Amino acid sequence: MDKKRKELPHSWYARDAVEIAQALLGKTLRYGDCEGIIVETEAYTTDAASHGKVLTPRSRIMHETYGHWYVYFTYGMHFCANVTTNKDGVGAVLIRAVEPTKGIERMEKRRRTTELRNLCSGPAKLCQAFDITLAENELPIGGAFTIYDAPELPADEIIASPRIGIRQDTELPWRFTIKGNKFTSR
DNA sequence: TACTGGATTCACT
DNA sequence: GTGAATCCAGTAA
Repeated sequence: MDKKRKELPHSWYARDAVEIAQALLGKTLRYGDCEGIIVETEAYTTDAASHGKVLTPRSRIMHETYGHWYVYFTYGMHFCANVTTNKDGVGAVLIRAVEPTKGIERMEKRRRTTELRNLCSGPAKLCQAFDITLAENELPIGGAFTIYDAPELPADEIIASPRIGIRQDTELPWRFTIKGNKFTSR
């Protein structure tokens, strides 16, 4: 275990979701014994696709916090993990895919596959692999469920693309991936 | 109270 | 490429 690595401070998440979504690429996600490098993110603010568009009990955390986990249940069977952002505003970044680095055996059991590329290459897949559930919703980022700092990636290593198939009435959220990485979704 | 649709995944064709 | 699985949050009435 590298004792020099540092958790991202709470204040780090106070910025805009789009900024955070890019900056999270290459950082290390840890939950319990499992770790992985974040390779794909998606920024949500007040756009049409975002839960943050309307203030509801569920989306309250997007409005009132930054540097917290926002975990929600969707499609009747899947969980998705977000970090809340924006000190003065609404924002969250969905962690869509990670490259597994530790706890791979556990992930393989939970995902029922040994195909490394298929363990965490999607928002619901990584929640299943890491065993992230609603129990983690609204927890502050840190401790056993945290993100470790890493050098910022150069801009030419990042691919930015608008989400596909979204309603076109308001600003688009943005998806960010690491160029050439094999562990992203799709 | 009832209904609708969804930030997905996977099996099947 | 297509559709089923599955159930909760949000909304309408």
